[in-house]
Amino acid sequence: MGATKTDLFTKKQNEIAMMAKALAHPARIAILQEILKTNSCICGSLVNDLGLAQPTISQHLKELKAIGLIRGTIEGTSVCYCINPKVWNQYKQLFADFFKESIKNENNCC
Amino acid sequence: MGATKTDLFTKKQNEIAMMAKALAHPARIAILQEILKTNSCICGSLVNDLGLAQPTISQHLKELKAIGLIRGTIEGTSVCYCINPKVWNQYKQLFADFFKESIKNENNCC
DNA sequence: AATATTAATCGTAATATTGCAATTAATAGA
DNA sequence: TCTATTAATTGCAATATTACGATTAATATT
Repeated sequence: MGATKTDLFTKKQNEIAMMAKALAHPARIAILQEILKTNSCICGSLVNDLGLAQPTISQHLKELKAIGLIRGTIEGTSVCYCINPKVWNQYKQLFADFFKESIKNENNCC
Repeated sequence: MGATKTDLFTKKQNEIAMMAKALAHPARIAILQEILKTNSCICGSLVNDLGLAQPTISQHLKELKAIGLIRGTIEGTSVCYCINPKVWNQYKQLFADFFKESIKNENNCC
Protein backbone atom coordinates (compact mmCIF):
# COMPACT_ATOMS: atom_id res chain seq x y z
CA MET A 1 0.00 0.00 0.00
CA GLY A 2 1.53 3.34 0.98
CA ALA A 3 -1.26 5.58 -0.26
CA THR A 4 -3.07 7.80 2.20
CA LYS A 5 -6.72 6.81 2.68
CA THR A 6 -8.21 10.28 2.31
CA ASP A 7 -11.74 8.93 1.91
CA LEU A 8 -11.84 7.95 5.57
CA PHE A 9 -11.56 11.54 6.76
CA THR A 10 -13.51 14.78 6.54
CA LYS A 11 -12.82 17.41 3.93
CA LYS A 12 -11.44 19.75 6.56
CA GLN A 13 -9.16 17.12 8.05
CA ASN A 14 -7.72 16.44 4.63
CA GLU A 15 -7.34 20.16 3.99
CA ILE A 16 -5.40 20.74 7.19
CA ALA A 17 -3.18 17.77 6.46
CA MET A 18 -2.49 18.93 2.90
CA MET A 19 -1.68 22.39 4.10
CA ALA A 20 0.65 21.01 6.78
CA LYS A 21 2.32 18.82 4.19
CA ALA A 22 3.11 21.89 2.10
CA LEU A 23 4.90 23.40 5.09
CA ALA A 24 6.57 20.15 6.11
CA HIS A 25 9.97 20.97 4.66
CA PRO A 26 12.48 23.53 5.96
CA ALA A 27 13.34 24.63 2.43
CA ARG A 28 9.73 25.60 1.77
CA ILE A 29 9.55 27.42 5.10
CA ALA A 30 12.75 29.26 4.17
CA ILE A 31 11.39 30.11 0.72
CA LEU A 32 8.17 31.53 2.15
CA GLN A 33 10.04 33.52 4.78
CA GLU A 34 12.38 34.91 2.15
CA ILE A 35 9.47 36.01 -0.02
CA LEU A 36 7.82 37.61 3.00
CA LYS A 37 11.02 39.33 4.15
CA THR A 38 11.94 41.00 0.90
CA ASN A 39 8.87 43.13 0.45
CA SER A 40 9.20 42.98 -3.28
CA CYS A 41 9.10 39.66 -5.02
CA ILE A 42 12.00 37.27 -5.43
CA CYS A 43 13.35 35.48 -8.46
CA GLY A 44 16.26 33.09 -8.54
CA SER A 45 18.16 34.53 -5.61
CA LEU A 46 16.64 31.73 -3.56
CA VAL A 47 19.12 29.38 -5.15
CA ASN A 48 22.04 31.50 -3.89
CA ASP A 49 20.53 32.03 -0.46
CA LEU A 50 19.43 28.52 0.39
CA GLY A 51 22.34 26.43 -0.84
CA LEU A 52 20.19 23.94 -2.71
CA ALA A 53 20.51 23.24 -6.41
CA GLN A 54 18.34 25.10 -8.88
CA PRO A 55 16.19 22.12 -9.85
CA THR A 56 15.51 21.39 -6.18
CA ILE A 57 14.36 24.94 -5.47
CA SER A 58 12.29 24.90 -8.61
CA GLN A 59 10.54 21.77 -7.45
CA HIS A 60 9.74 23.22 -4.03
CA LEU A 61 8.37 26.35 -5.71
CA LYS A 62 6.23 24.14 -7.90
CA GLU A 63 4.72 22.47 -4.85
CA LEU A 64 3.99 25.77 -3.15
CA LYS A 65 2.41 27.01 -6.37
CA ALA A 66 0.38 23.81 -6.75
CA ILE A 67 -1.45 24.41 -3.46
CA GLY A 68 -1.85 28.09 -4.31
CA LEU A 69 0.30 29.55 -1.56
CA ILE A 70 2.46 31.46 -4.03
CA ARG A 71 2.14 32.85 -7.53
CA GLY A 72 4.83 33.27 -10.17
CA THR A 73 4.95 35.75 -13.00
CA ILE A 74 7.56 35.80 -15.74
CA GLU A 75 9.66 38.96 -15.91
CA GLY A 76 12.06 38.74 -18.77
CA THR A 77 14.38 35.81 -18.21
CA SER A 78 13.61 35.55 -14.51
CA VAL A 79 10.48 34.67 -12.56
CA CYS A 80 8.96 36.75 -9.80
CA TYR A 81 7.26 34.97 -6.92
CA CYS A 82 4.93 36.30 -4.29
CA ILE A 83 2.49 35.14 -1.65
CA ASN A 84 -1.14 34.69 -2.64
CA PRO A 85 -2.72 36.64 0.26
CA LYS A 86 -6.13 35.01 -0.18
CA VAL A 87 -4.84 31.45 0.18
CA TRP A 88 -2.34 32.46 2.85
CA ASN A 89 -5.10 33.88 5.00
CA GLN A 90 -7.26 30.81 4.44
CA TYR A 91 -4.45 28.63 5.71
CA LYS A 92 -3.79 30.94 8.61
CA GLN A 93 -7.43 30.67 9.60
CA LEU A 94 -7.55 26.88 9.28
CA PHE A 95 -4.53 26.50 11.55
CA ALA A 96 -5.85 29.01 14.04
CA ASP A 97 -9.16 27.15 14.18
CA PHE A 98 -7.41 23.85 14.69
CA PHE A 99 -5.26 25.10 17.56
CA LYS A 100 -8.05 27.15 19.10
CA GLU A 101 -9.79 23.94 20.18
CA SER A 102 -7.07 23.34 22.68
CA ILE A 103 -8.17 26.21 24.88
CA LYS A 104 -11.65 24.84 25.29
CA ASN A 105 -10.42 21.43 26.36
CA GLU A 106 -7.90 21.73 29.13
CA ASN A 107 -7.94 18.04 29.85
CA ASN A 108 -5.15 16.60 31.92
CA CYS A 109 -6.23 13.11 32.86
CA CYS A 110 -2.84 11.55 32.20
CA MET B 1 19.99 11.30 -2.10
CA GLY B 2 16.47 11.74 -0.76
CA ALA B 3 17.38 12.94 2.72
CA THR B 4 16.37 16.41 3.82
CA LYS B 5 19.35 18.75 4.27
CA THR B 6 18.40 20.11 7.67
CA ASP B 7 21.87 21.61 8.21
CA LEU B 8 21.16 24.26 5.58
CA PHE B 9 18.36 25.82 7.58
CA THR B 10 17.84 27.54 10.91
CA LYS B 11 16.71 25.71 14.02
CA LYS B 12 13.36 27.42 13.89
CA GLN B 13 12.80 26.60 10.23
CA ASN B 14 13.48 22.96 10.96
CA GLU B 15 11.19 23.08 13.99
CA ILE B 16 8.28 24.49 12.02
CA ALA B 17 8.81 21.92 9.28
CA MET B 18 8.96 19.05 11.78
CA MET B 19 5.82 20.25 13.48
CA ALA B 20 4.04 20.58 10.14
CA LYS B 21 5.17 17.09 9.20
CA ALA B 22 3.56 15.70 12.34
CA LEU B 23 0.26 17.26 11.26
CA ALA B 24 0.67 16.30 7.61
CA HIS B 25 -1.67 13.31 7.71
CA PRO B 26 -5.46 13.37 8.05
CA ALA B 27 -5.39 10.38 10.42
CA ARG B 28 -3.20 12.29 12.85
CA ILE B 29 -5.44 15.35 12.58
CA ALA B 30 -8.44 13.11 13.29
CA ILE B 31 -6.69 11.50 16.25
CA LEU B 32 -5.83 14.84 17.79
CA GLN B 33 -9.35 16.18 17.24
CA GLU B 34 -10.84 13.06 18.82
CA ILE B 35 -8.62 13.42 21.88
CA LEU B 36 -9.58 17.08 22.14
CA LYS B 37 -13.29 16.40 21.68
CA THR B 38 -13.71 13.74 24.31
CA ASN B 39 -12.63 15.76 27.29
CA SER B 40 -11.36 12.68 29.03
CA CYS B 41 -8.64 10.65 27.41
CA ILE B 42 -9.11 8.04 24.76
CA CYS B 43 -7.78 4.53 24.49
CA GLY B 44 -8.31 2.17 21.57
CA SER B 45 -11.65 3.53 20.43
CA LEU B 46 -9.68 5.40 17.78
CA VAL B 47 -9.40 2.14 15.88
CA ASN B 48 -13.19 1.81 15.74
CA ASP B 49 -13.78 5.46 14.94
CA LEU B 50 -11.22 5.99 12.22
CA GLY B 51 -11.53 2.82 10.15
CA LEU B 52 -7.80 2.15 10.03
CA ALA B 53 -6.17 -1.01 11.31
CA GLN B 54 -4.84 -1.17 14.83
CA PRO B 55 -1.15 -1.25 13.87
CA THR B 56 -1.64 1.77 11.65
CA ILE B 57 -3.27 3.81 14.42
CA SER B 58 -0.59 2.67 16.82
CA GLN B 59 2.08 3.94 14.46
CA HIS B 60 0.46 7.36 14.09
CA LEU B 61 0.16 7.60 17.88
CA LYS B 62 3.84 6.75 18.13
CA GLU B 63 4.73 9.61 15.82
CA LEU B 64 2.61 12.08 17.74
CA LYS B 65 4.19 10.87 20.97
CA ALA B 66 7.69 11.10 19.47
CA ILE B 67 7.36 14.84 18.89
CA GLY B 68 5.74 15.27 22.30
CA LEU B 69 2.29 16.38 21.18
CA ILE B 70 0.57 13.62 23.13
CA ARG B 71 1.27 11.46 26.15
CA GLY B 72 0.15 7.91 26.84
CA THR B 73 -0.36 6.25 30.20
CA ILE B 74 -1.22 2.60 30.70
CA GLU B 75 -4.53 1.94 32.41
CA GLY B 76 -5.02 -1.75 32.87
CA THR B 77 -5.07 -3.37 29.48
CA SER B 78 -5.78 -0.16 27.62
CA VAL B 79 -3.77 2.99 27.07
CA CYS B 80 -5.00 6.48 27.77
CA TYR B 81 -3.81 9.29 25.52
CA CYS B 82 -4.01 13.00 26.05
CA ILE B 83 -2.58 16.22 24.70
CA ASN B 84 0.60 17.57 26.22
CA PRO B 85 -0.56 21.18 26.77
CA LYS B 86 2.96 22.55 27.04
CA VAL B 87 4.08 21.24 23.65
CA TRP B 88 0.69 21.95 22.09
CA ASN B 89 0.96 25.62 23.08
CA GLN B 90 4.55 25.82 21.86
CA TYR B 91 3.44 24.58 18.46
CA LYS B 92 0.46 26.90 18.45
CA GLN B 93 2.80 29.80 19.11
CA LEU B 94 5.29 28.78 16.42
CA PHE B 95 2.55 28.59 13.81
CA ALA B 96 1.02 31.86 14.93
CA ASP B 97 4.42 33.55 14.67
CA PHE B 98 4.99 32.15 11.22
CA PHE B 99 1.66 33.32 9.87
CA LYS B 100 1.80 36.64 11.70
CA GLU B 101 4.58 37.78 9.36
CA SER B 102 2.12 37.96 6.52
CA ILE B 103 0.34 40.95 7.98
CA LYS B 104 3.47 43.05 8.05
CA ASN B 105 4.26 42.37 4.42
CA GLU B 106 1.28 43.04 2.25
CA ASN B 107 3.25 42.72 -0.93
CA ASN B 108 1.38 42.38 -4.16
CA CYS B 109 3.90 42.89 -6.90
CA CYS B 110 2.72 40.00 -9.04
C1' DA C 1 21.37 34.82 -35.96
C1' DA C 2 24.41 33.51 -32.10
C1' DT C 3 25.17 33.59 -27.34
C1' DA C 4 24.08 34.24 -22.46
C1' DT C 5 20.91 33.95 -18.70
C1' DT C 6 17.23 32.06 -16.13
C1' DA C 7 14.13 28.64 -14.75
C1' DA C 8 11.28 24.42 -15.79
C1' DT C 9 11.28 19.53 -16.86
C1' DC C 10 13.08 14.80 -17.21
C1' DG C 11 15.28 10.92 -15.40
C1' DT C 12 17.23 8.60 -11.71
C1' DA C 13 18.89 7.22 -7.10
C1' DA C 14 18.30 7.38 -2.21
C1' DT C 15 15.35 7.67 1.46
C1' DA C 16 10.81 8.17 3.90
C1' DT C 17 5.98 7.24 4.60
C1' DT C 18 1.75 4.57 4.68
C1' DG C 19 -0.78 0.50 5.69
C1' DC C 20 -1.57 -3.94 7.38
C1' DA C 21 -1.01 -9.10 8.56
C1' DA C 22 1.31 -11.63 11.90
C1' DT C 23 3.30 -11.70 16.07
C1' DT C 24 4.56 -10.32 20.62
C1' DA C 25 3.95 -8.15 25.30
C1' DA C 26 1.37 -7.17 29.15
C1' DT C 27 -2.43 -6.87 32.17
C1' DA C 28 -7.32 -8.49 33.73
C1' DG C 29 -10.31 -11.87 35.03
C1' DA C 30 -11.89 -16.83 35.48
C1' DT D 1 -2.47 -20.96 35.70
C1' DC D 2 -5.13 -20.26 31.58
C1' DT D 3 -7.63 -17.31 28.65
C1' DA D 4 -9.28 -12.88 26.93
C1' DT D 5 -8.32 -8.21 25.86
C1' DT D 6 -5.58 -4.43 24.43
C1' DA D 7 -1.84 -2.26 22.30
C1' DA D 8 3.07 -2.27 20.65
C1' DT D 9 6.42 -4.28 17.51
C1' DT D 10 8.10 -6.62 13.40
C1' DG D 11 8.33 -7.35 8.63
C1' DC D 12 6.98 -6.40 4.19
C1' DA D 13 4.95 -4.18 -0.04
C1' DA D 14 3.38 -0.03 -2.27
C1' DT D 15 3.87 4.60 -2.84
C1' DA D 16 5.80 9.35 -1.97
C1' DT D 17 9.45 12.59 -1.19
C1' DT D 18 13.97 14.66 -1.70
C1' DA D 19 17.82 15.94 -4.38
C1' DC D 20 20.41 16.77 -8.35
C1' DG D 21 22.73 16.16 -13.10
C1' DA D 22 21.42 16.73 -17.72
C1' DT D 23 18.56 18.72 -20.72
C1' DT D 24 15.14 21.77 -22.54
C1' DA D 25 12.53 26.19 -23.13
C1' DA D 26 12.27 30.92 -23.38
C1' DT D 27 13.67 35.53 -23.24
C1' DA D 28 17.62 39.11 -23.39
C1' DT D 29 21.68 40.76 -25.31
C1' DT D 30 25.21 41.17 -28.62
